[in-house]
Amino acid sequence: MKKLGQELRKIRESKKILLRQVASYLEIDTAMISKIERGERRLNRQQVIKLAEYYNEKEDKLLTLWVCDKVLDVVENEPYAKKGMQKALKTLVV
Amino acid sequence: MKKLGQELRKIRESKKILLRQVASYLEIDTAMISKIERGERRLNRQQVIKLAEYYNEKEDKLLTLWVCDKVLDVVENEPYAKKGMQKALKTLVV
DNA sequence: TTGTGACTTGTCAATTATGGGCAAATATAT
DNA sequence: ATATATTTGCCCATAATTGACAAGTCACAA
Repeated sequence: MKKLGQELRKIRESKKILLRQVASYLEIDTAMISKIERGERRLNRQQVIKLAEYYNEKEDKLLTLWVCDKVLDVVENEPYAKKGMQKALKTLVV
Repeated sequence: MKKLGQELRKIRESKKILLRQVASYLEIDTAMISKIERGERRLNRQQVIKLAEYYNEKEDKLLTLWVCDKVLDVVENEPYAKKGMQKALKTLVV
């Protein structure tokens, strides 16, 4: 969760909101949000959507980052990452 | 594992090899290979490499399909699949 | 310096996902 | 009709993930 986490931290800091507050909103532990923003843990789709609302951010922007992270996650350290992703992308389009 | 499974089945049938034989080579149950070829279960990286040898196929071709499947897997039913993957792809290149 | 609030880190428990075996059911070919 | 090949369903073991909690660090105000 590198990209999304970074973005969420940026957003949160710009709005001067505390981890504690976000955590309470999502009804999870503060430590969890900390880990999420640092890319150590993942959000699920619903949580991303809730956060988009909470922060008044475009849902599609955050979900795109969320998908991006999941994809990068699955291909990390994979020599054929690029080739595989390109093929996958073609499949989607067709 | 749609793509890789299909490919593996095509290869195996073209060589008139039995599931039983492949299974024995990989030291797993025959049912497992059946499931793999039909996309119900996944191979791990090492198994893909072993199969490439076994079938005399280019390792990179099979691994690319393998990565492709993993990626498609992770984005299936995701409206932002394409956007997310494109962003992920850009990240890789940079 | 001490204290306080914000965040991070490490560990543990609970849940969920995955990989594999086995047996029974189907399908295919003799 | 029988034997062989494949598929299906179910169950178990192990691995991965999620979350809570407690203890730790850090920055800074009193």
